[in-house]
Parts: sequence; C-alpha cells; structure tokens
Amino acid sequence: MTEAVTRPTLEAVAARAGVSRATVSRVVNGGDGVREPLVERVRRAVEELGYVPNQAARSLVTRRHDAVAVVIAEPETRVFADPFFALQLRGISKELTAHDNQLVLLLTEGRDDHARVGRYLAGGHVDGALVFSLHLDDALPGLIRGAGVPTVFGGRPGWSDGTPRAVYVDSDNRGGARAAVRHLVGLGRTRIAHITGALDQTSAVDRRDGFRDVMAEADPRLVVEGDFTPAGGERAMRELLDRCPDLDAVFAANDLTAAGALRVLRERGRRVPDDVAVIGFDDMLPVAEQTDPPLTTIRQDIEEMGRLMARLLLRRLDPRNADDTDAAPSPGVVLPTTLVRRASA
Amino acid sequence: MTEAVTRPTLEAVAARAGVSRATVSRVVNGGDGVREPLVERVRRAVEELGYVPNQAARSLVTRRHDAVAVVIAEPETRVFADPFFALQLRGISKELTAHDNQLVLLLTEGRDDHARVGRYLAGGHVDGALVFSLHLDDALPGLIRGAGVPTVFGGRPGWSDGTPRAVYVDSDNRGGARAAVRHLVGLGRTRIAHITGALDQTSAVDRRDGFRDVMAEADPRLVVEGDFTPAGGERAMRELLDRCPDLDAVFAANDLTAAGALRVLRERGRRVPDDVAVIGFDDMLPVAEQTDPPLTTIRQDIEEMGRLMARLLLRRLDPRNADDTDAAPSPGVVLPTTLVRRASA
DNA sequence: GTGAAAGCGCTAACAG
DNA sequence: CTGTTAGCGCTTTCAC
Repeated sequence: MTEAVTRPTLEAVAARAGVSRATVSRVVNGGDGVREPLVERVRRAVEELGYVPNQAARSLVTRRHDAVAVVIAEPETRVFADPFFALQLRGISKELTAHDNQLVLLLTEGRDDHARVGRYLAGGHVDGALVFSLHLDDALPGLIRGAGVPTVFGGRPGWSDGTPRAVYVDSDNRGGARAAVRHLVGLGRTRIAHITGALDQTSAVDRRDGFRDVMAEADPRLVVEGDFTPAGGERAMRELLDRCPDLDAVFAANDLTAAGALRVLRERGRRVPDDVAVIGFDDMLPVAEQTDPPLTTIRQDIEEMGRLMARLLLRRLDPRNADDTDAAPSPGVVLPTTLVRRASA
Repeated sequence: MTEAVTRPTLEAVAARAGVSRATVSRVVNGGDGVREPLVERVRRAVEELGYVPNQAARSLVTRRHDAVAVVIAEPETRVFADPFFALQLRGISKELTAHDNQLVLLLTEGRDDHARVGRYLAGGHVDGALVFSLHLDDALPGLIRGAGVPTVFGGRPGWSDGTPRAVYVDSDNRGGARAAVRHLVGLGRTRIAHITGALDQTSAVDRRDGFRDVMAEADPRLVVEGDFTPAGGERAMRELLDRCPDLDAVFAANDLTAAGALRVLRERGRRVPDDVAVIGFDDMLPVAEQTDPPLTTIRQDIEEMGRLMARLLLRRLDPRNADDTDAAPSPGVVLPTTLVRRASA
C-alpha cells in the first residue's frame, strides 16, 4: 500500500521545461503550433519526470473518455461454453487498442443487471457501446437508446418496435445456411433435417430461413427447435430420429448442436456421413475438429466481426478514425461465410 | 449524434432542492449526517432531473476510479480456444459488479503490448489489476510492479527473482495431479505416462511435479512435453506410443491435450479405457463431455478463482470490502480440485 | 507561437 | 447538521 506518493502534474513538467502549462499541454496532445526547440524541451521534461496525463482531469474538460463499453447480455451460461465471445473480444480489443481506446466490459447475468448497465451507459462513463447477444424480448435495447450513447450491435437486432437504423455487424446467417443445405443437396441427400438455434435470437431465425429457402417443400417435421447447446442438439436429434427415421442429413444451427446430434446418431447406430450427413455452423475449432468425425461446417469470421464493430463505432465517435477503405455508412454490415469441408458431410 | 445537450450537475440539483452542493453531494454518497427531510428533497430533485454524478470530476478529487484492470497476457491463440478465460471473467465480473467496480479489459497480443499495459497501469486509470497467464519469461510482472498498482495474480507467478509475496489465486495443480495419477494407480495401471503442459507456466510445472510425487520411480521416457493444445497432445501421444508401446494409462495436463491424445489412441487402435486409461485436467465441459469416450478429469472451479481474485483485490483496495468470512491475509490462495469420473478412466 | 486565466463537476475541510 | 470555500489536473479561449 505504500504508494508512489504523488505523480508529476503538468505543472511540474512546465516548471522543469521552463514553459507554461498550456505549452506542455499542447506538446502532450500532438504538439501542433509549438516551435521545435520547445517541443524538444518539453518532451525531455516529460520523459525525465515520467509524466503521465491524468485522464480524469482531461475527461472533465474534454468530455471524452476514450473508452468504449462492451456489453455481453447472455443470461445463460451458453456464452461461456464457446470461444465465440473471446474471439469477438479479441477483435474488438485489437481495434480499440490501435486507436487508444479502452475496453470496459459489462457482463450481464439477467434482467436485474440490465438496469445497472443502462445506468452505467447513461452515466457518461464511456464514449460508446458495443452490444452483443440481444434476445428478442430484451429490455436492453430500450435502455441503451435511452442512455443516448452511440452504439453498434453485434448480430442483427430483432426488436419489433421500429428502431430506426440501428448500426450492426452480422454474419450472413441466411446465406451461410443456404450454402450448408445446398451442400447436403449436392451430396444427393433428400431427407434433410434442421435443428434450429434458440429462436429468440435473429441468428437462429435467419439460419432457419436459409434452410427454408432451399428446402421450401420440406416435410415440416424435419425441423426441430434446439437452443445452441449440445444437450439441445441431442434432444432434437432423438426427436428427429423418432419422427423421421428415414432422414439422411442434418443441418445443425451451430457446431455445439451438431456435436450433440452426432452423439445421438452414433448411439443409435447411424454412421456419419454414410447414413446421415451432418453439417454445423460457426467453425468453432475446438469443437468442430474434435468431433468424431470432424465436422463439416459454415465458417464465420468472428474476430473480424468484432474488429469491424469497433471500427464502425470509433468512426461514429470521431470521423477522423475512418479508414479510407471504409464503405459508405450503411446501417448494417453483413460478413460473408464459407463452407469448411471436413468429414461429416 | 444529437446529444442530450448537457447533463444536470450537482449545482442544478442543489438549486432545485434549495440546498447547497455539499448537501447534495452528501446525499448522493450515502446521505450520512443529513436530516431526513432534506435527504428526501434532494432525492426527489435527483430523480426529477435524472442526475448522474460525473465520474471524471469525482475521480479527480477522490483519486479513486472504482475500476479494476484485468490483464490477460496470452500471446498465443490458446486463450481463445477454451472457455477458461470466459469463466474467470464471469467470476471477476460478478464480484466487481457487486462492489460497484468496473472491469477494464486489457488483452495483450505479445511483447509489444506489454509496454502499453505497463503505461496504462502506471497512468493511474484504475485502482488495481488482476493479471493472468504469466509465462516464466514474461516482462509484464516487472512493468506491473513498476506501475505501483495493487495487483492479484491468477495462477502462481513463477518468476525466479524474489518477488516478495505476490498475492495470487491458484488451483491445487499439484494435489490435483496427484489425485489423477492415484486414480490411475487405483485402476491397476502401472505404465502411466504424462503429457505435460507448456512448461513455461507454473500450472504445467506443478502438475508434472504432482505426477512425479506419485510416480517417483517412473520410466522418464513416460513423460513428454506438450503445450496445452490438442495438436500438442496428438504429437506427444504419438511419441509416447512409439517409445513405450506398453503404456496403459495417460495423465494429460489438460482436457484439450487429452482430447488430442484420445484421437491418436483411437487411430492406433487402442481402446480407451480398456487398453489405455486417460485422464485430463480442467473439466472443461464442452471438451470433456464431447470426447469419445467422455473424459475423466480433474475439475477446478474456474469461476470461483476469478471471484476470489477480485475479492482479494477489492479487499486490498478498501478494507471495508472484506467479508467476515475472509481468511487471514496470506500471499497465495489455493483452491481445491476434485476428480470427475466419466468413461475414459 | 506562447502564456495567463477561467473553468470542467465534484469532494472535503472548515466554519457556522 | 448545513453551507462556504478551496482546489483536484487539465484544456482552451483570449491576449500578448
């Protein structure tokens, strides 16, 4: 607890460099409009004293924090069962770091936490927010809008109330799903089933819609609702096999679901992919490569999604952050997916 | 971008309630020593105006930020392949939230980032730091110590220089390893191999030492170095089978490693657990339950580790945060592990 | 180009 | 118990 008593202030640097506080401030913030010899002297003083600006004092006057909140609103433990969020965070972190912004992480465990998050965002602690994993019945969007903080969403928000042009980044869930099902069709499969994700999330809805795009005529009994978990995948797979013993392929809403389905198929003596071809979604490596057989799946670039979200937000916060390469501002950005072929289909 | 022009200040609340700023400040910060009717009036004014304290202004004078940095220093992608960090973060987040502290996440991608983290910590933006995943050759510990920020480490720090009493939270890696090996011995296995983790981390070293505690006499060829990844597990398992075809059990340093080993065993036609029993470490559910056969492993309560780290830090920052239940301050806290029996051993 | 001075919104003595 | 006052460390007009 013996603290490094007091850190040097602008004042101290100014004294040492023999200039005014204003000049030091200018140098510290880029040094425009200060003559070279002075810049040099100030720089040296900063160096010698080990001066670091006090962010609180700075924020007080600039009203900027150079900090962004990342809100992960996953009530259940699902988040933590997969690397999804870690990857997003990594992408976000890289981008924020590159622009000298800090990442404040807000994890919510349930409804009660939503108010807290709303309060925090409204409290003006951060310049903007990145929000994930909204569920259709979520109270968070309202709170966030009320907070008046620039926000970018991860995944297409699906609220029915006409939220005007929420900015978001998403994967091409529907297109990816179509690619998955077409792949199965290309394999000559005809009785293709689908285990959905949790249908209170747009990603699950979009993937199911993609399935339907290709299998418009499909027997409705071939679609069973899952929840993005292996247990859900097992349950759904059992139900499918009971209902339609003649199915010859399964498109699972994510890799975890597919892993559960694979287990049930093996347990029921179906060979994969010979009897039943299985395809997942995500390309979550530790899962997809670990299953038996390894999983054919639809890959989404999760880290890139994170990076893009951060980039979009930073651009809104300060147009100077815009890269030349940035596209015209459109409310939503949809990233492509690719098929990764392994052994299961 | 049309911003809610200016947020109300203490001044505004004071005016509305007909009291001084000081009184409002007192009420906002707990209201001790203010008479009830005034408290009530101020509360109402706060409510009506939607007043939220400006944290920057507050920090400027209190020199507290009610924010804690979480530093995850994993140069490689390993972090993101498993839920380990997500779980820790969750535990940390819960504890911090309960004490109204914010979580600032600092991810480092490599050496270059270390300086940045050091600077940030030294910059006095946060009241303390929680640091993970140190490697033996890491520059971070020095930087952190230099920053003079109260810190709690995740995992026993293993620097050779005599860092005095760094506070840390760890699992009982050595004891858990012993339990694992004893379990194999109890199964009647005699040729027990060990695939280590990355030996630049104390967790890997401690697990190996636990193995040796029980198998002091073991053939040294039965120990092969891995790196906590499935690929490393595969490679090591191949080497082991080549060296010692007669082995009848494997203790893998973590579940991911065990998963890789299982794959090689199957590929080589060894039945698990009949021919070779396999035991892992972590009880990382999405991995341990997904393997074939499901993995017997040593469970550590990762979320609890996170929670405990945060609790320890908060207690150092402000003794009032101490729970009555907290143990006497000891530099390191070691959490117990338990054996989870599934099918692989 | 550089310095002087006026706050940003809040807390913490200190009076009363 | 409540109000007055003096800054916390920095940026930013505005003169010089």
